[in-house]
Amino acid sequence: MVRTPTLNVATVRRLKAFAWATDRQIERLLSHMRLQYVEKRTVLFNEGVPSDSLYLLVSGVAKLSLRSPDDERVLVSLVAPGELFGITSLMPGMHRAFRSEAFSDCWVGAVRPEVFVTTLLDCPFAEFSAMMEGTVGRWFALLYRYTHFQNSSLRQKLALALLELAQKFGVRDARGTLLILKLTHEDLADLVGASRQKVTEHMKELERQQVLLRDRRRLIVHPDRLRETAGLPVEEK
Amino acid sequence: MVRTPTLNVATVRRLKAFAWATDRQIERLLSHMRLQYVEKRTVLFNEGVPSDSLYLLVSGVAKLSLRSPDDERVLVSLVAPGELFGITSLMPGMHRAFRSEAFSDCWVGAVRPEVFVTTLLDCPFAEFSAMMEGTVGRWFALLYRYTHFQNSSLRQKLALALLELAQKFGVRDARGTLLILKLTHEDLADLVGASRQKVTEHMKELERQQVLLRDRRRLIVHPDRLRETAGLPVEEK
DNA sequence: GCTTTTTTGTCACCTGGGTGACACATAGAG
DNA sequence: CTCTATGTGTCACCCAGGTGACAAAAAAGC
Repeated sequence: MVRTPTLNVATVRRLKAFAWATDRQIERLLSHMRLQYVEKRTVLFNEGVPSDSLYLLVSGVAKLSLRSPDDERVLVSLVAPGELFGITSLMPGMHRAFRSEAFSDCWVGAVRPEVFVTTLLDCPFAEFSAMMEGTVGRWFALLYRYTHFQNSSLRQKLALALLELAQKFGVRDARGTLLILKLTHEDLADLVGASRQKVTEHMKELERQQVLLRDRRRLIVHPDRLRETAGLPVEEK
Repeated sequence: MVRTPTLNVATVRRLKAFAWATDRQIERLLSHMRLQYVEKRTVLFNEGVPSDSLYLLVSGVAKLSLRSPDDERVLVSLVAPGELFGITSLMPGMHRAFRSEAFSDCWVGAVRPEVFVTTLLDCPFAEFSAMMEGTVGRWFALLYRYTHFQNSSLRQKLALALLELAQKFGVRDARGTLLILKLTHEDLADLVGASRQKVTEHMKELERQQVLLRDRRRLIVHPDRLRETAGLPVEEK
């Protein structure tokens, strides 16, 4: 038998995510929060699904994870009581980046992100959300790359890094996506945390496999094939 | 001779970070922005210093990097024109997590974060900032850990992961910081992306070196010694 | 308590990627 | 157009950490 925890203004105030909020803000937030009990090992959301709720972990421990190319699970983070998670919901149109499941039995509160923002900040959700995307979105892309580095081979890391570069610096071209940057193998090595020599070897190999080609010192990559060699789900998002 | 680029409402509007803003907001923002020319290889800010400006990369390529334990530079990210960077300035009291330097000659615009937020969102900076910390702060800690994983040995990764856990789940104890979680070596292995066996070996070793000890299935860690074995600057922040 | 399952500890062996060393190619600088 | 510096390609060799296998120890059921 499990007792429903009490969530009142005083208890919430002690969580550092809300220390600065007013009583009426917290009250309003609580009245919109759906509290649920989640049994150990239960999946709360999966990576890839639309991101429409923000969660507060009331008690227990939650777990964020990710499926790596070789189909292993990467444990990205453990969530402590009092923390907010499922934060992709604060950015427009984002999908979940990680799977979340209960690491131990948990009590979890769910709110709609619009309610969360408008209650605590009184500014339109759309604007806040766009702002988040423009500022923090970059960090997120980084976190995405780094978490995916875990358990990846150098070849896969390179593909992942080049994909990110293609998104940032790529322009369409008859032969693929042209990166408008002059990058040395040493730069790439620093980016993926490898030695220059091995990067040279793998780049050569990728070139032979037609995943990319070089025009002088500029790279032209083929994003679809990069995804493939990176071991990403084909055309996610 | 370098020509100063023109930054008007129309050009800024095309950057996706500002697509949604009104003309008067952009105008106001521009009037508060200091534009500067940064020559290739020049350092804009270093990791660890107080974070008091937000930057817009107008042209060129900027680079974010990090010094790893073995004193190598980790290239965390390349910043493309139109992107905002130096985003730690949006969270209260944060220090810069990365060094930023010009990867090529750049034009960079700097604004005070307060101006940025109040102009675009009209809500008090302090509240926005606290909100960021409560939501996105977690991601940031993760990014910190993952970037520091780069070029680290398994032992160092373990220390880093345990440090993060100590911050989240630790309680002071006569013998050190007690982690109120039951973690198996397998969990730790998933967290640092290593094999269970090697984690066992290193944990044993850390125990012998008095960096941590075990009471039943609970860990008691010594954060200072963990920082040391993780190769972090002693008591940063 | 006793049994079953889950963790931990420790091997021996293999492999991806680091290291150093050099020759060759390319690109700026003058 | 030549010289010098910087980037690329390829070795041979070494080591941290992965893998599989199995015994000992703890926990969890019953």
